Amino acid sequence: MEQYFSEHLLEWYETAKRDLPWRRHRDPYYIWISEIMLQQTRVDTVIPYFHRFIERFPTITDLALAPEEDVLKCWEGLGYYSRARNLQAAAQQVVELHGGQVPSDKAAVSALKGVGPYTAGAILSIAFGQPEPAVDGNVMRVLSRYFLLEDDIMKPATRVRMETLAARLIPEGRAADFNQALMELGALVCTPKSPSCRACPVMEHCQGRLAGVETQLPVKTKAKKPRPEFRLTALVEGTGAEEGRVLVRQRAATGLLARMWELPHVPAVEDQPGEGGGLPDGPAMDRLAAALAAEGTPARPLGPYMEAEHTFSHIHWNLRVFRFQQAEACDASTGLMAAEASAAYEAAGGDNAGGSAERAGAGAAGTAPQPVTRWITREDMAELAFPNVFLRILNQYFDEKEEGEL
DNA sequence: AATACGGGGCA
DNA sequence: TGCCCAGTATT
Repeated sequence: MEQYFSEHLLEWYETAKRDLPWRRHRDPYYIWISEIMLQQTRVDTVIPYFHRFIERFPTITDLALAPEEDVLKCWEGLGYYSRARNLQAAAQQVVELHGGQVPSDKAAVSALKGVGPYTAGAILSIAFGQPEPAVDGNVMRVLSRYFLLEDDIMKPATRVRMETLAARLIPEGRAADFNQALMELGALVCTPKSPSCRACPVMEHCQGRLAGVETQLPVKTKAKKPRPEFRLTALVEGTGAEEGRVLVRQRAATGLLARMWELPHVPAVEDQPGEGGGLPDGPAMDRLAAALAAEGTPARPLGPYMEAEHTFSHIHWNLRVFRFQQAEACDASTGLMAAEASAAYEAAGGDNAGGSAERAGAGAAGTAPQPVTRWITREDMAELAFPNVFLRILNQYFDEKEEGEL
């Protein structure tokens, strides 16, 4: 039954395999880049990023020497941005330790940043033909159905067991094709919702199918729902020297969306997770104005602009966006000087969660650290990496501004 | 073992 | 609109 599986799967792969950019060469660098991009990400999404990435960073050395912001910009919109940071750190490892060549040694490959058990197996087998298993979600789904395995695939121990099984199934000298065939079957035929069993090369001996339980496999504990977060967001239009520009800030070096750029935003409410974003516009804008002043950019509220939502795996953001106009040091709407507004905001328990400082502020001791900020035009967006939600807001704003709708 | 970490596709 | 998908690092 096992030999049948491997032979028929390989035969099917010969004719069914997709023509993918990283399958056109055997370049270990291309295989590596593609495998990192494919973590948690669909093939169709990855393809344009892959082309852009290898055009911008043709060799490992190019990647190692590039400014980090360039790498992040190239990854913009792809998500899980630590992958990009780890990838560049790993490229530097490869240059320093392995002369710029992807190592073919298992321990060395596994030691690269961002390379875990799956990616190590994929690189070793696909790029170097070594008989290592490469067990991802597709593979676990296929194996759990074919062998009717009811272990919870969310448990790490299950992946280890699947690796043992997958390793045994690799035909002599065929690791590269076999591992890709396994994943290709999961992606094209043995799909999560309604598998195309009639098109499956190994249907005859599929234990899950024979038992009529294929759609109930693999067994998998459900993920928790993302917790909602309500945030007030400021779209501050520059005046005077900054006329025609919008204020953006850079996020902290670690954590969510590390080092990416965003519009300033603060929690709508503190310590009331169930309360939602029900704060009336007036108080909401006052709160935002105080936060902006505290960050060194006093501004006058113009009114509500739009709402936006963004879902991460663990957080659901509800953003209420307000327009502001850059003010002088004395905030006309509150009558407070910037420093007083700042103090008032701090006293009220304000924070700039996620936007905290990358460098200490230039102010006197006791001043809260200031985030790095910039006044940008639409053209400046080409060099700064933004999460999708802010890309949407900024593009809509600049579009409407251009059309004279604002 | 549990949690942090994006974004897209589908019914 | 709501649910599904799922590798690596960190703790």
